[in-house]
Amino acid sequence: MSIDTDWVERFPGLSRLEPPIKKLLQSRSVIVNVPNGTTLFGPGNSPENMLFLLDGTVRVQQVSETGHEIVLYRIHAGQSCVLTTACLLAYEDYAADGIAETTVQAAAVPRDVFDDLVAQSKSFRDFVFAAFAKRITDLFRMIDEVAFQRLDVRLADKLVSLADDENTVKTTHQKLSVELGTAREVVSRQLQEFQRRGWIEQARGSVNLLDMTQLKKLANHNT
Amino acid sequence: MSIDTDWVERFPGLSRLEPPIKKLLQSRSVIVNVPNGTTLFGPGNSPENMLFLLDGTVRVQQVSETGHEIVLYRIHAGQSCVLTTACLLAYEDYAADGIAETTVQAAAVPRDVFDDLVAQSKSFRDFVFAAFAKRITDLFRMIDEVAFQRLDVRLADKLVSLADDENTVKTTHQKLSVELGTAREVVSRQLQEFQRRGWIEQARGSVNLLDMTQLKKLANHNT
DNA sequence: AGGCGACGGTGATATTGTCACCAAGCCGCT
DNA sequence: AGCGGCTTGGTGACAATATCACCGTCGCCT
Repeated sequence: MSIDTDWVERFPGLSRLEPPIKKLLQSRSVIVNVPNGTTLFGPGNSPENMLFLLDGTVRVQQVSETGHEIVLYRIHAGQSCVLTTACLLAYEDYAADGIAETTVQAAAVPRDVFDDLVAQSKSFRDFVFAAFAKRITDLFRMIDEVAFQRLDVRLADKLVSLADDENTVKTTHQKLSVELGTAREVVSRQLQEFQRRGWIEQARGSVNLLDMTQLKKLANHNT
Repeated sequence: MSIDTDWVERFPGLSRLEPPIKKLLQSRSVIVNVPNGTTLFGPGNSPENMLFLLDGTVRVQQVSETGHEIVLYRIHAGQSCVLTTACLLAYEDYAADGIAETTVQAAAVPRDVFDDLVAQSKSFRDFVFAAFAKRITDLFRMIDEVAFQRLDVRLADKLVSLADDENTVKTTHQKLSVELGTAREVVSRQLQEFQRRGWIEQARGSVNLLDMTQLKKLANHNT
């Protein structure tokens, strides 16, 4: 897959950049491939580059002093990690990790090039601020959900959004609890309840969604 | 108080700007005064300007579909609302309100001037991204606290941070519950417990902190 | 004085979090 | 095959928090 050449064109949101800016981005970026499970950035490990994800997903999560973990958001192919990067460029004591959830291919742009681009291109600024805005509204939504949404609703929602083509979620109860910022026991019990209702089927390390309709109905903010 | 002239010099973080940039900011901004309680921005009410707070504080809070409210953060004198502004400039469906908690004096900068400044000044870019970074790390911390921190700890922390010179917090249980994103009853009961321990004294619409030492000890992440 | 709305208190109950275990499956080893 | 250790998931008891449905008090307004 020779996505290496001309990646900027394929990147949604960047295709409208001015031609010279595209050229600059293209020439000053490096394509990197990282294996599944790699920690791309973290508290003691600031990234030198801003990443544009060409393929794969990166999970951004946080470990609190108490040892609890919670997933904050994911960066998918076609998105960039402006937020986290800007954060890390400007600020030191930051407590979130970025972990490759799959094999990841990304274009890496050094920070001084990033700064140049922001200075020179109105379209690039728009892209950056739009990305920021999206992330931030997502974070606001997340705060709202963690604070006020019932757990069964949040779990149903997670299951639906993590399901693959065969309506299966390949993950453990432990990992689901980290997604929601709750305890494993709570997830186990809730899944039992879903199973009792015939909505899901469980196996070690995977959940099979039998009744997507019911799950989605619950997820869409109901009783 | 003729802070109107030369406000840029007094603004921490902006004083290091290049002289022509300062001049531009100064000449293209308008000083506004708004009374206590004014909604500066909100879902149906995007701001045309970016604000630099010269005096007073702005509370940014969110109302969820369920009717629950939670305070996200505050903007104090000497800070700007980059985050919220950028958010609103770039993105539509946004559900946070910004409310003046006191009489507020601010310098308003039109969005196109903001864009110019970002383009022209490296120092201004640094200022903007540093402000973003600070807000975002605060939001991350907040998610962590809402998800994992015990309520007594969070309440003690809030009380300490809202206390005035006489160690008094002038607010209602209802408002405290919105600060923490919980229910009024929960706050009432917790305050009763603090009172039983002799840490506080209550009156209608105010809480008097008697034992700051104990409150701070609890707030600093203990049992 | 009477009424209204904001403020705070209370008990009952549901939901979620924590702790301390246990049992079954899985994997690698010999 | 059998042993041992790790991961995954199940369970009960209990604590913390949320929700619901009230009630009484206070301050303010007319």
